[in-house]
Amino acid sequence: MQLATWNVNSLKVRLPQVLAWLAQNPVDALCLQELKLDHDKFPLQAFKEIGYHASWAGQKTYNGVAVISRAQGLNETRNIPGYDDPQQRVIATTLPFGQESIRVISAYCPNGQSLDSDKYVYKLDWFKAFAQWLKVEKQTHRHIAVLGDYNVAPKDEDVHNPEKWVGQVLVSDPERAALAALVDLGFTDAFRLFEQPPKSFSWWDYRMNSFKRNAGVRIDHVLLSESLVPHCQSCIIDKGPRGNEQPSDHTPVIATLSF
DNA sequence: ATGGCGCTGCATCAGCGA
Repeated sequence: MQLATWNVNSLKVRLPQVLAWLAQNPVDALCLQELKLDHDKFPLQAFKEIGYHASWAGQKTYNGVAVISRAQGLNETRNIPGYDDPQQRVIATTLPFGQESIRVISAYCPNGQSLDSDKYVYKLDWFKAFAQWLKVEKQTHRHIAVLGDYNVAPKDEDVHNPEKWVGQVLVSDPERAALAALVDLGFTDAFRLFEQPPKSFSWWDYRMNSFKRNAGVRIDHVLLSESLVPHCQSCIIDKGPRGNEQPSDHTPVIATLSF
């Protein structure tokens, strides 16, 4: 089974690229973030035509998440239950995993803007609520994969130029602690299960030729419950789509699991 | 130190992203 995540920065603009990518990479589930689409504008038909189902949570202009899947999902959950938030940042669905099932969650964690911003306070608060909910999810689901844009680079090795990022969002100690708190619930960063090329990133700024210079950060992650770790065969970043014409600023991360 | 790029919308610029 293959699971992938991709922040597409507008599904309306990126739909042809997503469809083309799925044709080349027929993964079992693709988690999308930043749809930037009103819920009713989701292009379900386009995915149906290529043999996929979808669960999504959309809103006008900002945010929005989806799980595109080969199988029909069950027990869909939108956003963090009990956490009152108009921003659509979470969609969860349960998919078949061999004879068992797997809870697949697509998450778009807040950016935070800057360390002195209200949005930074919201980011840390959101992570706390997300962790509380994941703790509950872990009690009801054995296999859980949480894929998405976490907007946190876990370590300095995940940042092209750590010195320049000091004091900025994505790398601050409280953000890294918030991500670590999720991991400590019993998850593993699938990417780091394997030897990886140095300077592996999943996001590059549109400006300053960042992609050409590989001046990126690794903020898109696949977290696997410990039950899934022995099943994980690989986890790779597909840099291809970042080189497309009119690309998203993020590129897909793909994990392969065996039953 | 600033802006740079791209997307959105009661738009012709501002808010936001990371």
